[in-house]
Amino acid sequence: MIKIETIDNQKKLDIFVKKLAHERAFVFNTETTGLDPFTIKLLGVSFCFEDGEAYYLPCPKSEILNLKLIFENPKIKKYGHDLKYDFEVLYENGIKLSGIDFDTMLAAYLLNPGARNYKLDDLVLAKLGEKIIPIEKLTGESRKKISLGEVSAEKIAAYSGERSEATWRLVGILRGELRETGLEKVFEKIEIPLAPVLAKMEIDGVKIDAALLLKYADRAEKRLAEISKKIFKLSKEKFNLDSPIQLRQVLFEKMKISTAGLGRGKTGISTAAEELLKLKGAHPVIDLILEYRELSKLRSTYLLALPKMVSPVTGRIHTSFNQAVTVTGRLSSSSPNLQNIPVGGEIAEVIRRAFVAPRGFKILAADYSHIDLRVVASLADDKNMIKAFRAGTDIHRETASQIWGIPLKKVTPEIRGAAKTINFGVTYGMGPRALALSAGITLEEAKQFIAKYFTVYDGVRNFLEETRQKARDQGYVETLFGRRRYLPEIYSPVPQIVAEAERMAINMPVQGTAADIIKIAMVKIAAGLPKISPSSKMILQVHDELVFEVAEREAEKVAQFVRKTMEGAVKLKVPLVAAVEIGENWGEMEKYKI
DNA sequence: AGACTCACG
DNA sequence: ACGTACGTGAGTCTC
Repeated sequence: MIKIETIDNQKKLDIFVKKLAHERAFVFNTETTGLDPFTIKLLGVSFCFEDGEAYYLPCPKSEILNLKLIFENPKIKKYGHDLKYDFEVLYENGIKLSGIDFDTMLAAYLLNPGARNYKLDDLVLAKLGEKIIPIEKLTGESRKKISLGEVSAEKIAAYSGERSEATWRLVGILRGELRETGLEKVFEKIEIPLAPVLAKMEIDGVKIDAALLLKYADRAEKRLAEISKKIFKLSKEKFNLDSPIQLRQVLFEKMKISTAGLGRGKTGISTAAEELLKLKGAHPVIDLILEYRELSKLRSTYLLALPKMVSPVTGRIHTSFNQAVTVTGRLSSSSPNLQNIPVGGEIAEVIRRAFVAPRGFKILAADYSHIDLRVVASLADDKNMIKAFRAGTDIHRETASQIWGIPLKKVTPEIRGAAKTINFGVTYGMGPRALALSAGITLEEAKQFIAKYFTVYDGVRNFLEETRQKARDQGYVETLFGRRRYLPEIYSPVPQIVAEAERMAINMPVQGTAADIIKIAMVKIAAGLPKISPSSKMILQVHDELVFEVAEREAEKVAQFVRKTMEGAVKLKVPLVAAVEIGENWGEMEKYKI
């Protein structure tokens, strides 16, 4: 049993503040009435800086401000579990957390990014062999769950104090494991400094023109009704167009449209767009269905959903940038996902136009050009591919020219297209079959093409083979900076599983190194941006792109700074190139020329 | 809860 | 004989 002291009077608080100010490091853990940092209330904070002992400070009012100087002192190290969340809670309570030094969730993620689940309870059980009080013990089970706000301070103190104390002991264990696995650098140089950067992006959010989206939702609705009518006329039956099962029945059983050459899923013939495209021309209903699908998707996922996500408190959209989800080291975004906003269509453009800058500001977007392929060239140390990138022209044309041994001028769009597909496919471990399918060539042609590709880019071929071998030898692969992905499936007796694992083995160092690079750039930009333009904000990250809301008068300065910082984030064997665009919104942007 | 489909890099 | 590119999150239907 650990000792938990509740700080429930001024005298105790004075003593505690003095004591805490003299610690070199402590764990803290905020308790709140919910999960959304903008609507929840802070209930209390627990602390631990010694094995077996914890403190709980109930602070419904402003007691927390007594600790402001300590929380904001970068010299006093802060430990915790998912500190991005605590950062946001404190920020909403007037405290700018500084000195983040260890996050047990991020450590557990780096140690095994395939785990999917990094709940403190599970971590404590796995690493300490102890069971801690589950939240349900306080709030009850799913249906009749109550908020922590309705739970007594005594119970929360026991619950929270125990968590802080367990976190404290986890820090020692996880720090050792990070050191043993060489993950210390990625942890200290990338993930830990990134956490408060992401927190700030989530807090700031993005401005949306909700009225514009809803106007188009209405138009989409009307168009969908028209399309449905036409489809039902052709099928001579009304049915739910959103149901793949009903659609399959109508198309293939009632209307007897040929299913030859169509792929199937677990439940029957697939009606995915990819399959329906094969039926284009077979029946006029196909085009209508494709149009219905596209419009319906955009309406429900973006036009209707985004306006619902506007915070009543800030009037903006606050996504979550998840730092411990993907197996490759990328971020993910949810509630809403702002990393899959449509691009390149009529309605897609409308949706992007709804991501607006406030008065006096502009949207600035900067994206890395071909970062994945540049990473391949660098990791593989491939002389020809490096040469192609140093030439600084169109990489796919360079590739086509090198592979077919023809001058750049003679590269046709078709040849360039095939080169583009394979350049792209290399980062996924693509085989001849997939190449043939996506480049629209025969299997034989694809095989020849790949053979030629690897003759010219023999460094790439060696890199791919070495990466597979490494996965087999070590059971894991890693990025340039040492981020790991374990691949136990590489030892499967089933050849198909092994092949899948090999493709993952090839993709992870590429995708992961690119993720490392943009994360490093984000940390550097976040550190430097306030000096360049205090009112400008980094608001989104979309894997190879960063989006900012910048003060109009400082847009040029920011453009220069962002581009330089992204391009200089790390030193590869090829130059990194970032292109900047500026506009009133995310849909209408113009290239920023140096 | 799982399947299907589809939006992004 | 077949299926074949990596990584995500969300809306909808179905059970």
